[in-house]
Amino acid sequence: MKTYLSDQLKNALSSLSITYDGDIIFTRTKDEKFGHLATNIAMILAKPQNINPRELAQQIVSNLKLNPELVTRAEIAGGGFINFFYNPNYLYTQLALIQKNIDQFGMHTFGQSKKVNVEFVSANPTGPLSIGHGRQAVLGDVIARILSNAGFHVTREYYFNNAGVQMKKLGESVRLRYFELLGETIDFPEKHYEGAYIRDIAQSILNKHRDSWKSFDFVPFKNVAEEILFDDIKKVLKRLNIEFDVYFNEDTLYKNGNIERLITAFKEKQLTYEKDGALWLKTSSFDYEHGPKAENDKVILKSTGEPTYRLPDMAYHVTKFDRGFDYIIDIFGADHIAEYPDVLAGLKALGYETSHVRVLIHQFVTLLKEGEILKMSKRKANYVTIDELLDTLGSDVFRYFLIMRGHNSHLNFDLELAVKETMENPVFYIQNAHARICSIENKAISKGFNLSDSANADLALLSADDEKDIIQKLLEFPDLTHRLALVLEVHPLTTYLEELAGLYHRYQTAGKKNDALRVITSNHDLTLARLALCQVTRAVIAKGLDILGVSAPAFMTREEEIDTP
RNA sequence: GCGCCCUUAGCUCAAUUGGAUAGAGCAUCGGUCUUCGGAACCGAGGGUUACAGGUUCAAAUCCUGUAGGGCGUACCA
Repeated sequence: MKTYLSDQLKNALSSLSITYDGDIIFTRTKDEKFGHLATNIAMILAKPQNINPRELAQQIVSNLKLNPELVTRAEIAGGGFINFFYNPNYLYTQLALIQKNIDQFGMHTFGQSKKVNVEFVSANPTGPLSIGHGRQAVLGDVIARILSNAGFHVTREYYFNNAGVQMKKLGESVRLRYFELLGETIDFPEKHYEGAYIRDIAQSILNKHRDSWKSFDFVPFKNVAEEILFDDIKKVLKRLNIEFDVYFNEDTLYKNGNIERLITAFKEKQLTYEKDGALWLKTSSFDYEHGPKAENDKVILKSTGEPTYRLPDMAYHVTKFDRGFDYIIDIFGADHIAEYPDVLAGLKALGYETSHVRVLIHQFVTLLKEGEILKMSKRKANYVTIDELLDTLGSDVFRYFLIMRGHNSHLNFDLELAVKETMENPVFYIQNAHARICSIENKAISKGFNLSDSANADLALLSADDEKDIIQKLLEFPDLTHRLALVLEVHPLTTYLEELAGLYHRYQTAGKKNDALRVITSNHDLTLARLALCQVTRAVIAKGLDILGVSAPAFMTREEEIDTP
């Protein structure tokens, strides 16, 4: 429809001998009295043409040739909007098309099977995943689903480092707790890992090996801890319904010589210098394509000879480039905001193409408990694990709560509210709409209807306002999923589903008060048409929830009511 | 100090990326109702979009400044 109107408008403009190369923008209208689609083209062109926008709109409209089968009229409103009114039949023919191709509806092929790498979570195995990682995990997974839905071939990747300073501290922390459990008094240093899980790991080592590890250094302790913690992380991810295709260990970058080669490349291009015993990268002179320009040069090799984090990160991205991905998406928490511009600028300075890299930064999650902000620290013991949250909320609610806000906004996660809202909760609201439709379909079957007969229903019988509202909302779905894949956002889909579910709830509730509006009526043809609408609505809700990784159950099992007698 | 992000109804957030009267949920108040699944629906109140300027037909959205908050600003990752 948009391309049709766009073509007609351009014809009208050329017959006015106005040239306009840009895209003509259409917006859905907020109110039916403004028609179905509106364009601002007259307002945009008024100035260059030096004409009053309403007058220009009038000229355009009178030169417009519209097929009344599609659009019944074009009207000028406001400061020069041109509003288009669909022929009501247009809704029905579109609905029929959706019905026929319901499996493909909302899916796209513009990804053309291009390879996309999505890196997310990437937490080192130094402890359980925090809720911040949880946000990133769900965000990354849904982005991957959105891209798959758009026809891309997606690789989910998790990058980790089990060798650095932090892992050494982890091993050392376990070792110290081990000695403590053996009855020795220990001096637990600052900035080591204080979480209770460290003691648990030490205890399991003690149970298995008694005091025979007393002479060992941190390494075997670290290895045991890493294995246990990584297992936990994978278990939690599995509970969240997230599976990675690749776990990339930073260690391989050293073993394969990628890091050495990178250093050599920088030196050959004379992009480094030595100062204070360290190797510095001339970042202040680099061209920054992503993020703000660095003011200072950055160290890439410490005076101890160890690389800083930027160097392996750059080497890691080189492997992503080498593996031939068409697009590379990095998802980081806000604490990495300063890192990626340096990494990408460094690679660009070496001649790598970096324009196909997209970096998504998500803001932190603030966890509220009894109105108090829980300061999360991985080294301290005071955090709430995802496991605990999943126990009380379940994966559907947890996932939904973490993606219902834009990733660039701070997210408040109120524990009490999240639990309380299991009673009045947008997830259940949407799921319930799906379940209600399932129920109504079963009812129809039990009354002798054959659901497949609705394929031949006369959809023009869907003339109630509530029904037309639903059809219009359904028509928006492909545009939405298309846009999400371009802008890499997830939360507009939650908004859409809440709106669609809301329209449906209103529709079905209206049927309770007015028998004529019930889906299953004594009018056989009308019933089939309404069943068709229900089936498409149910399918779209299920598709939307599937992209969010949230289930679409046919029955809602209600939690134990906590009513007082 | 500098950089990035954020500030919208009492609370949590939307707003098709510059469009028409800024919308939902929760909370508050009032209604529907012995259900094709009430985890539902309808209605009311609640706003100087933090503040001050600017850009233009049009600003919550873009620019400048101010205030407040988050994250960085390491030879931690």
